[in-house]
Amino acid sequence: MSTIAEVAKEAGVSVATVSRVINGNAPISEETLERVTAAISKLNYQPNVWGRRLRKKESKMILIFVPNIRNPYYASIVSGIEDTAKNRQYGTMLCITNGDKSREKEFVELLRTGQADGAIVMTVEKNDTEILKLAGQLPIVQCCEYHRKKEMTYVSIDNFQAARQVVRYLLDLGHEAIGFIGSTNKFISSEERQQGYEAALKEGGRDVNSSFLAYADEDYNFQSGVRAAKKLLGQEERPTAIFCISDVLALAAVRVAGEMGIVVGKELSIVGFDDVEYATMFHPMLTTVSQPRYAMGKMSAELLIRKMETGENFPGVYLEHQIILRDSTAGRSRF
Amino acid sequence: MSTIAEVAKEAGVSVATVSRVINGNAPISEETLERVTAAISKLNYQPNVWGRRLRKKESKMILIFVPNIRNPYYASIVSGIEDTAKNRQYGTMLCITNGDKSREKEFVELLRTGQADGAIVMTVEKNDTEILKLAGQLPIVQCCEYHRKKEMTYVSIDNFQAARQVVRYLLDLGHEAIGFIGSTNKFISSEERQQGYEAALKEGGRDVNSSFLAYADEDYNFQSGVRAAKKLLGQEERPTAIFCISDVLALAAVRVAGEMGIVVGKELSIVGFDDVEYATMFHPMLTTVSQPRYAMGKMSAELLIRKMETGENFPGVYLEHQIILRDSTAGRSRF
DNA sequence: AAACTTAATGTAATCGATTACATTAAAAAT
DNA sequence: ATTTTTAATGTAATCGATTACATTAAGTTT
Repeated sequence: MSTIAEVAKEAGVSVATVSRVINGNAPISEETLERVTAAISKLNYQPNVWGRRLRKKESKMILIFVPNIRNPYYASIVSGIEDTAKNRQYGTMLCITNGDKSREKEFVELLRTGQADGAIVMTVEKNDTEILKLAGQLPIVQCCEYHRKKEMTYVSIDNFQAARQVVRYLLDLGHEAIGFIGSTNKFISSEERQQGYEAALKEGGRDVNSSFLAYADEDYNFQSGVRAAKKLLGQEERPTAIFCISDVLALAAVRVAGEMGIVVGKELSIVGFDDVEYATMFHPMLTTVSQPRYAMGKMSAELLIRKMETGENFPGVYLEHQIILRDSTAGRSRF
Repeated sequence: MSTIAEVAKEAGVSVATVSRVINGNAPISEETLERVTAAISKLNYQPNVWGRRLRKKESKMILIFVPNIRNPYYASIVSGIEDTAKNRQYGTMLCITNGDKSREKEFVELLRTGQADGAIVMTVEKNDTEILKLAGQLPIVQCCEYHRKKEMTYVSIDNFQAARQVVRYLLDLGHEAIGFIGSTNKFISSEERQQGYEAALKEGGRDVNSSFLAYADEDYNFQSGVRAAKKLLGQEERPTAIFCISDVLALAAVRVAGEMGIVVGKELSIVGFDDVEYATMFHPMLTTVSQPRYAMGKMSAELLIRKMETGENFPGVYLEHQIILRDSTAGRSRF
């Protein structure tokens, strides 16, 4: 690798001039511009990032905190962030925390030591006060999961409304006994989806029947979804519809129903959430709530970059969700 | 953030002494050691990475080239790499190329400009000569996909043998008409799996019947798998077993068979490859070839780090695969 | 006791960029 | 014609670490 000094020598100018050519922040004569650019391409020169960052005290790096990459849900969000960041000349670094708080802290250290200028976090848990402290000091945008408190920036859909709407749709189809498969509620989104479910029932004049509630104990994991679905469908009086807070859990419910000989989309309606790729890979294809994931990633990155560059703060933003009707739901009348 | 100079002042020593305490590469008296460590923790000092890297000319960073993160196949490999790297004090950076060669080049630029010390690549394509050139100059380890040429280091399973074995298993079950669903063969692994399929047929005294061969045109995508499966199963004389080069394609075949009323695991046997999570999420659960993905990631990282630190080169390594028999395969006799 | 190590620390150069502060010549303003 | 601007460039300080080299005092060797 050649250095700026070598380029300067080759072009017969000072290092300052070369730097000015590169950064375009001072007038340069036509002739030297040519000589310097020629020297740069002749030596195939690339500025040394360590030197530059040391001097400029900026890293041009954004961290992306993701709980895991097993769940294809995150793929488009990450793409949205990366594309936007690249357009604005920022690099990105994916921090896969695997739910490990100590690992998360290590990544936070990257922020604190100036190795990154800001972060987009999708790992915020309900009782996660750490992030609240952090957000006061460093540029942070929350995506999908969030604390609504204080002056935190977040990008999400309105989980409560989405759940409420989709459960109301089940009610409109004539279902009386609507079950719910949630998870441990350590994430805000899970909780709000449950609240949406309960609100819809109450607005429809129904009570929440606790025997129709089941929880996947290990987060959003398929096997724990299977256990939850078995609990719900194993009782003598079982629901005719189930609202699941994620597609993976819905898929688990479909599988359990299949094993029990219950025809989903006829005898039992199932609704998922997220619209991940495999919601359409099997029959019946899932009725679900679709989130504009790429757009959410894009928006998160844009807000973060503006925050970093101008210092202004933004409140939370909701993007539009969509309810996608497919084969896994039907009116009670059909059977 | 405090600097080494501030720590030095606080402790009443020179910056050199502080640096020596941090790096532990020179004798330090008991007393100054205490004073310096006290000053460090009092000021909450963290060495500035840019300064250090500029001086030491090393980044302690490993790049991980992944074609995408939509495919959960990569998750454990990446975990294996990250865990190992962290143990050895290396950071990692996930480079998602999305099959975009220009994006790949940008990441390679990170290597060339010293922003990373080495790379593990899972994106090597068959006619990818770029990587061959690169591997001569920079520490690179190929994982899963590889060029076997020259002195390239790779970590993989033996795709040819795995395919051969699993197809032989289908023959042993009594199947005469064994179909194949592959992909565009731009990856070496796809090609070798097809060769394994053909070898097994020949060894069993059968010819390769071109009407039993179908290809997913858009890589490993589910929808293109559906098209391929329709071609195979739509003919009047159709195969009684199908070997698919990936689980996603196998799942597509299962779906198509289901739509046509063919009972998989009875009338039709289907074998996948990779053993991704959702191979067990639906009925019938897939018979497939399992790769030791976490171990492959670990091994890749270990070889790369040794390569970077000692300069020695390693040939390719095969890790053990496993054939996992589940519900999607059965002998011809059953029907 | 003189010569030689070694321990412990300091001084200052260095890594490769950016940029504040000169400097000069030409153009513009008075 | 003199002063003031501005264009174009150079010199040297700076960012925050590491480290070659120097220095001093104490311990070893002969």
